Amino acid sequence: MTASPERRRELLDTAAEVFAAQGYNATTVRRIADEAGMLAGSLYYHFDSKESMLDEILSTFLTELWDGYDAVLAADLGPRETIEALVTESFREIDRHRAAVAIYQKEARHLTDQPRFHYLADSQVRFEKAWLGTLERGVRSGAFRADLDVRLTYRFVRDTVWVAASWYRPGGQHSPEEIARQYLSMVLDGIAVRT
Amino acid sequence: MTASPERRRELLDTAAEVFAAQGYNATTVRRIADEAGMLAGSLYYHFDSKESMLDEILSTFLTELWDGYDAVLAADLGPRETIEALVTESFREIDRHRAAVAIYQKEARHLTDQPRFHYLADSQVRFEKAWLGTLERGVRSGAFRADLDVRLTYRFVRDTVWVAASWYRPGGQHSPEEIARQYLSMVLDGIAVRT
DNA sequence: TAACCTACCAAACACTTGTTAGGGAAGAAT
DNA sequence: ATTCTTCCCTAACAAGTGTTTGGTAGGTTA
Repeated sequence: MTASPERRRELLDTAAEVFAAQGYNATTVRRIADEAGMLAGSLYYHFDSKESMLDEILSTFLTELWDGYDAVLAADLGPRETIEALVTESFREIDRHRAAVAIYQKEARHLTDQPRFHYLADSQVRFEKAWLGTLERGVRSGAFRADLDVRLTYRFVRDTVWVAASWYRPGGQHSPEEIARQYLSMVLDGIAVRT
Repeated sequence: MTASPERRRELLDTAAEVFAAQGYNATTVRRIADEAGMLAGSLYYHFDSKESMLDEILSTFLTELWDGYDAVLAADLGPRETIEALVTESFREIDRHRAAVAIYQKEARHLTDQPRFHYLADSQVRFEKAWLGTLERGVRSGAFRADLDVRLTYRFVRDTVWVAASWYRPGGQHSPEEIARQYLSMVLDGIAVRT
């Protein structure tokens, strides 16, 4: 009745991989077990439901994410430097938790209805507070343009960062830091040549 | 055995709405029928499978999308003007086919395996050719920065545009054209104040 | 009036789904 | 040597899935 934490982590990793590739609902518990080299029922020695696997995948990811974000926010940097740090940290998280991020993006919206996953909505609120607040601070300080809809800018920056999880593959030719640098350069300065 | 085209379109619209909200696999055929005010079996008078509904939703969307894109590309504008026109056209498509776009984004990746949906992969290739080609043309002509990874830029621009479908709601306070203008301003010139 | 067509319902089908219960093999602990 | 613990298997269950078949109310046509 007691399962080893390492085995749990292993199984969660393969589960996350399949969830990310096929979608949560499209993934059968038999497929996960197959990928892990065991039978469907055996998974229930380690977890008490398919949903709790998803829960554990998402919650551990969000926990680690907020560890990083809180560290950045606690540093009390200027608006532009905060955005830079948040973006860089985000790409590092994508590098570490690619599957979890992909799952989060695909499933978060319709999971927030369920009470069990209400922490997803909480996280989203904190998320908006951090990013939107920093952007507004930047507009006031003159670091960011004032002629743009800040809310639109927020969604723009947020989405551009996290969608990268859909194509990013760890071990590719660009490191997370390199991608972050290029993304920041595009978001901050634009892709057009200055005239 | 013969169904009216208007009724088909009506049912496809409600189906698309549910698919977009819950995900294709998580959506039961009974839920769609319920939303349409009829019983599950009755859907099979109009369509021969759940999959063919998805197929028809996606293919009609892509057809209309490429009608718009081809018109833009045929105009033979400069690189920057082409990007501007493509982005604007994209937001108009999101306005018209919000549900279809959302479905496309969530399900396209793992649908391309099935032969039936192979046209999704074809479309993606054409898509990349149009956008990436325009960006490269812009770099050569000096309109776009040469110090950025063009491929990364492509994914950046592509994603930033289409992810908007996940939060965009028709009839909101911003028209598609207004959103396109702000997005283009951000992508082209950046959100930072020029020093 | 009779035949027909459209658009749906009622009821079931075969199958897949997540999940459970009991058991057993292999090693560790006593 | 025996008990215990860990980890998995076998085999099944109940619920839900997409789909089919036969029927029928109501309007249209002949």
